[in-house]
Amino acid sequence: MEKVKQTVRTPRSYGQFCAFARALDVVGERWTLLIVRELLPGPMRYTELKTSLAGIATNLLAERLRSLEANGVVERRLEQSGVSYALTPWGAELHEPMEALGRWGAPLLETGRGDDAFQPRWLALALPGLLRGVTANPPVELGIETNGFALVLRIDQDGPSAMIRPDRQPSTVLSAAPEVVVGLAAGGLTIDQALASGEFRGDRQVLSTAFPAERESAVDR
Amino acid sequence: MEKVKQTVRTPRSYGQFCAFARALDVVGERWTLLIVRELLPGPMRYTELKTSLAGIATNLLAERLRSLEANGVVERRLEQSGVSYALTPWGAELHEPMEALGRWGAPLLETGRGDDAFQPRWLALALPGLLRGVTANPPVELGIETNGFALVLRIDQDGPSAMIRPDRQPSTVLSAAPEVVVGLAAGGLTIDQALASGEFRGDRQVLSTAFPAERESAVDR
DNA sequence: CCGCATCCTCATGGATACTG
DNA sequence: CAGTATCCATGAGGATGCGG
Repeated sequence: MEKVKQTVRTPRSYGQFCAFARALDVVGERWTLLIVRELLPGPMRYTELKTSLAGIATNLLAERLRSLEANGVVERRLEQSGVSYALTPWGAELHEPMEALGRWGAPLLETGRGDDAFQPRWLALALPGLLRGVTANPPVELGIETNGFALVLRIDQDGPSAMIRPDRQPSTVLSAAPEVVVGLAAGGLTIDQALASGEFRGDRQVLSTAFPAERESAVDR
Repeated sequence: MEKVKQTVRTPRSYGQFCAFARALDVVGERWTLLIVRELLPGPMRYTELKTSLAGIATNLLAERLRSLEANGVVERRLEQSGVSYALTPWGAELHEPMEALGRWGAPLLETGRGDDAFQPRWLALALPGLLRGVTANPPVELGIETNGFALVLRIDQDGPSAMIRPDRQPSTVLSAAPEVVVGLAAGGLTIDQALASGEFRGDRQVLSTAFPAERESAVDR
């Protein structure tokens, strides 16, 4: 029999006339914002999402994507190579609140990595968030390489931003373990400590420009 | 038998080495951020929270408060008048990401209020969020009165902020229905339309200063 | 393989009653 | 007033199936 369960589940609403509560109605369910975080650097395939978000059930991923699409946050694209999911312009604007929440959560990284999963892709949200307030003129570009994955951190007079799959590789590349990269950005390590640890290599001069110690700290808790 | 169910439920963690994911581990569960929103303007009693968050189950409220306290977001205070809950300094810093998410969700208010609940207290988060970017020099103070509840919106050169239970009432008070107040702030209504509707009274001159039409719109979707 | 849909089990949320 | 205790409904997690 051709029964097609459309599964148009209507998510539980808070029923409040409040922009914040209505935002949570759209993106407040479990896994939803993590899917958006994955898509922030660029479109992804279903299976890429599934493997990057270790632990999400396949039916949940499908349902969240459907819900996000229905609400105009995510766009489902049929390309020659297959299906890909991308953020709509409105969905991409989640970047700001998410970066802010990541900054708020930075102290929670102090307990270390433990057995937690890590995807270098997540740095695209975390690094600009943690370095908010840092500016550079002339602009600085620094390659970051972790777990065999490369992204470029750019700092100009408007602040930091991250790019994945850049046109050209910057001349200076920092190669280090996730804890070191994140610790650096969060201020848990100074450039000198990191250099002394021998855990990464890079051009000290450029790094010192990019990561000044005297920025206002959002993580001094 | 004296069995005391401590109910130290350890909430499901995403298990990711990512500040954003860890933040969601702390405040990502259902109702949690709405509790924080309630506490942003100031401490509240258990029953106040319960009635303001219409629809939350009492056991859930108790459990969320316990979890927030255990994570250092909320502080439980025993005062002479009873128990009150307040945000810790770290918890209060959620103000920024929450305001940003509220701004993102502003377009969702366009569908109108419908049967949704409304608490004037929520304006303390919404109004500064929606008016982000508006400055005034010299500072402007405007009373807002809705549903028999008053707060003061202050705009100075640093931007807008809201106060509840202010020391003194400003000379100009805007008294209107929730939809009108929110619509005004979101840019859905102009001062002229609002005045023409006869739904509120106020000093047009001051209002025009406080709500300039030519600000950058975050709600043009 | 990729992109899901179904099924099953158990954890979490929601409603209500009750208690110090 | 400030919660606990209980019970039922719903959503999450995991395995598997299945058409393209």
